[in-house]
Amino acid sequence: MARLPVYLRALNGLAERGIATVSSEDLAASAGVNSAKLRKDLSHLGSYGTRGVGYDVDYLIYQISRELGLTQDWAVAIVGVGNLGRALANYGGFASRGFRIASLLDADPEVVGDRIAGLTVEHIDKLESVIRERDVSIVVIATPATSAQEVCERVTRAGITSILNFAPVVLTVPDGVDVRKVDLSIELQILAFHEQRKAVGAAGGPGGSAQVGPGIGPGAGNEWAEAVEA
Amino acid sequence: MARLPVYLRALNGLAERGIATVSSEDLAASAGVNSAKLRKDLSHLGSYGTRGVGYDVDYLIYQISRELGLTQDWAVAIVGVGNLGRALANYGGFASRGFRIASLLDADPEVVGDRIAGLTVEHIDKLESVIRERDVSIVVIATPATSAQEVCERVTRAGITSILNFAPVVLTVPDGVDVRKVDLSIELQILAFHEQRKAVGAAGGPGGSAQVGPGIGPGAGNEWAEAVEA
DNA sequence: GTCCGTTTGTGAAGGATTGCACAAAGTCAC
DNA sequence: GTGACTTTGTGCAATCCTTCACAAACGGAC
Repeated sequence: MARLPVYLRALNGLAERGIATVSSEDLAASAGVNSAKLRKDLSHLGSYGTRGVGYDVDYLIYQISRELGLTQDWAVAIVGVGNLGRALANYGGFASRGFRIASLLDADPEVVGDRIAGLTVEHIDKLESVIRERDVSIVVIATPATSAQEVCERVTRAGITSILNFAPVVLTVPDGVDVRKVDLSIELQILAFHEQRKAVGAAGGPGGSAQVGPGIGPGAGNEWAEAVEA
Repeated sequence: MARLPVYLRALNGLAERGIATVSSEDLAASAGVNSAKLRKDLSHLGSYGTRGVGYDVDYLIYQISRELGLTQDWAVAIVGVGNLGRALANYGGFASRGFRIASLLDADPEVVGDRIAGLTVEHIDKLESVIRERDVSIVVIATPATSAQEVCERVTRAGITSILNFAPVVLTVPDGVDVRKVDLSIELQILAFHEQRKAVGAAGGPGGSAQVGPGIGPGAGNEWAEAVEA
């Protein structure tokens, strides 16, 4: 389920505040979902709750982490050390979830050799050897659009089957390779869409400033979160 | 519809290559969706296609842009000029879609006064006056988690009803305020989940390296894209 | 041990989304 | 103008997801 990471963050927040057990109702509120949905999601992992009491926070964190594969160490390589690559390299939330940045790579000789987040930027020529020798299993592409497909082909040939793509292109990959894309402008576009709706609704509509249109989402708090430390 | 921005990007790609008309089949392939779904989505905006021919690329771009409210100019303020704030400020894809960055704000005196992407970083004290005087309608929060809620409250009091949140917290907002959150680590967690599944599948499962589990998504290309220029 | 309040886990209903399949509508060649 | 071919727009069935509602299970008080 794509909601497990959201639950995991909510749980981590509770754990930091020293809360030992939590009911589905409270956890659902923290995560911004319906409590029945949360219970059904969690029941797919097994029966880790205690009726009459709730869920043990630490135990549930462990179980979800295990389900998501976060109990093991994942070596990640970031290709493209522009502004975004730097932001990702400095992001503290990766290491705490088992993601270890094994390498930063770039094609620009101006950037190669820079030290960022404790790592020295390496030349893209070393891409294949880095993947092989450091057991990299996930590659983050933060290059310009023009280079993304080429990088993609090189890493898939090197055996990578998981790619996180920030470049504004649709990557073509062989079967069995999993690509996820992150777009920063699409979120803004969706906000603009709602903002426009509020405007026309206020002008002639029936209700005034409604939250969001039906079918779009349950309103504020229905989407992922977590970010790069500024 | 949350898929319109995806179609829009696919269309822009076609327009750049000089393609004047496109069939639902081809456009659906570019966007990574089913062609019937695409036609149904587009039919909700009106009948802009020509049977036997397809859709006029430029006209469809205009219609979708209008529907999304991208034909007007949106003034955006970015609060928090760390690595991510900088990456967003330098992102070229905003301006081309009608998003104009009206201000960069930060609390750190070290950063205030820096020139980034043609703008001078302003002090957070000016938040309210900037919103008022420059007609800002969307605020991007790229601050550390600890400051996000405070910034959120200030901007909502200043009349903002659309917030894009990159900080790793769930923001509490009044009714009528629309918040979207972007998480960079959740995408990695989902990749790790699939990667782990492939591993256990190869060990004892029936199929080998299946694309993704059922119910998660149709595979590569099912999620947003577009990014910060590296 | 028994009773009572609380909370989980899940069957069932309801609603939304998806994809097939096809009629209606258009272009193009001649 | 006519016929063949292409493509849109949409009714319909199937599927997925969500939410309600409630029985089973647990802890705690006495």
